[in-house]
Amino acid sequence: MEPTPEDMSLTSALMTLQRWMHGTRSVIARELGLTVQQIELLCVLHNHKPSFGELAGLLGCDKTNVTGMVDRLTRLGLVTREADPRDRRISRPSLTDEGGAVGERVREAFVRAVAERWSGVSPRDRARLARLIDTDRV
Amino acid sequence: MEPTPEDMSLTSALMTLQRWMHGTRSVIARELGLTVQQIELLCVLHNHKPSFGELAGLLGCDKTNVTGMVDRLTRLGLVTREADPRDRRISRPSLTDEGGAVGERVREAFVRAVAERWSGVSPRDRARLARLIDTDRV
DNA sequence: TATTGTTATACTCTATAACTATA
DNA sequence: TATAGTTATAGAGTATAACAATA
Repeated sequence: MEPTPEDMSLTSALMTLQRWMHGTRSVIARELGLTVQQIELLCVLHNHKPSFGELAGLLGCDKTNVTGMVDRLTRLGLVTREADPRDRRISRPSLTDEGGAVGERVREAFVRAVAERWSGVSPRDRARLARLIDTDRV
Repeated sequence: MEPTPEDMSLTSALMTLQRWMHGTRSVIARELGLTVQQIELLCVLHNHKPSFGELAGLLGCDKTNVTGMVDRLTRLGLVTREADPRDRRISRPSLTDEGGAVGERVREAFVRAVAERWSGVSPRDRARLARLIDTDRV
């Protein structure tokens, strides 16, 4: 299937967007003394208690990495391990109060950056944009 | 400035999109035996010969990292250093023929993934989506 | 037997500081 | 003196293979 001109310009827009998001997230992480992957993990854990394996899937990395990432965030007091009462093999990382607060600051900073970047676009078009992005959520 | 509901849903859509892009790029890189950062570098060098410093800016990382990244891609035969005739301090990484071919495969794979993800959206709306994303290019 | 989280290993990415060679 | 690229260093992310505990 040959890509259409619309697919090409959409791809190009997404590559630009990807760079903007990477830069934005780097700045937010840096200001909090964390890495991009760490703030991503904190965001994923918001209102959510996945197992290590599920968390790896959400983060898009191997489960063997999650052990170390959770260890480091535990050492920072942002995450704890909770035992699963039904299956003693399973352990569920979850946010501490401080971890939840940091995650909240991350989301706020990101929303602010988004609002600023699309400040020239009408609220109606911003809603349209969100809908067009989320094709798989419909 | 308080974020509007539109900003919130746009942010949420962008977070989902971010995860999709990360997964997609990981798969593409993996299939080529490269890392995500390496295929990004190859894409950035398409029709473009930045200095090391400019390349660092485009990749969103420190210039000290670019030396090693270019070294590794040079060892793989995908990139070479070209001297700048005007300023002998400056060296410009550029794609070899093979590097250009690999970059082309990366872009093709990404366009295909994009076309598939938005296959349920009309060409007109895909064009609209691209325009709404690229607010700063207008 | 199969699955969950962990460890060991090796490589890549990352930023900071100090260096060199050019300008 | 300022700038471009490099090196040294330390820490973090990444996947593969092998492992212990549990199911």
